[in-house]
Amino acid sequence: MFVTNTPVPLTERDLTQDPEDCPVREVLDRVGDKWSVLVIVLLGQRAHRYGELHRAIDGISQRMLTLTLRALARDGLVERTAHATVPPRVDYELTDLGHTLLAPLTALDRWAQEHREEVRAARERHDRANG
Amino acid sequence: MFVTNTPVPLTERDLTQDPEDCPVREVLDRVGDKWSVLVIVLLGQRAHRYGELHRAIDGISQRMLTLTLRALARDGLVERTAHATVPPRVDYELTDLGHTLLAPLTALDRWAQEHREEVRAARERHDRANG
DNA sequence: CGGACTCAAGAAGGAACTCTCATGTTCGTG
DNA sequence: CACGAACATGAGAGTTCCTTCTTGAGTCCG
Repeated sequence: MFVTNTPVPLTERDLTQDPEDCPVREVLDRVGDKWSVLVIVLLGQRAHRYGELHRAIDGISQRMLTLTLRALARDGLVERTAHATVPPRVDYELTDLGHTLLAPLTALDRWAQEHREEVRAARERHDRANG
Repeated sequence: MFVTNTPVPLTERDLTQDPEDCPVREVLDRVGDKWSVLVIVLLGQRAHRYGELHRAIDGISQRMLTLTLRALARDGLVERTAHATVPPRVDYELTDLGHTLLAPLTALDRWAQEHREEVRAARERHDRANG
């Protein structure tokens, strides 16, 4: 799999500055939490209602789902649509911007699936060698 | 930029299970912390000594650098080579496995750089609209 | 003799993140 | 007249993460 023909190394400016101002870290700060990726990927398939997401993501609390969705909406990755029906109905869907994030996440997921076993093996080796 | 021609959606099995067993989350768990990406990217350019990394990464403490390197070594992404010289000299470099991770990270970095402004704008819009 | 250099490990405190539990709204159902 | 469904918000506690500060070993330099 290719990301580019000749993978562009991250630029100087990503690194020589304080971590606060590093692009990669910025993404990871908003997507590196426990639930965001799960939400993004589900919404990448189709729009979901709040309750659907809640049922689909095993183990998430209502509070965390709310907070995660709000944070994603704040950054323009997710759009919230509240219908004034009763009982209330709220749809969430990826924005165009959100959709563009799917490809990089998919790349990462691919890597994870392909190298999962290697990582597990390396860790076992390491743990056996040391403590 | 293409990751694949037709981006493969994440598979069912990434999501229907508990978050503990989701490939994407696994990567993010080890790479989503504050310093790992920075270290990986630097080592992607060439091998570095401990002190070089410490100087190159603005704001990292010795403790965190040590912990980060150890964790990466444990997972087989980084190899540690200690030379029995005085003063001690320790080199760190990416393993083959570590190198394969560069492409996905680069994809993410690209996204970050390209959409940084959009995210910032969205956030400002949101903050002005709400609290 | 005393300090510097290199690569760390450990303790202690604070910050950040997440969890559980409780509360609220509005309406249709039993 | 409760009660549940759907979509949340808030308090308070727990856990994990990160930071700062301290300690250490071994040798060379002045």
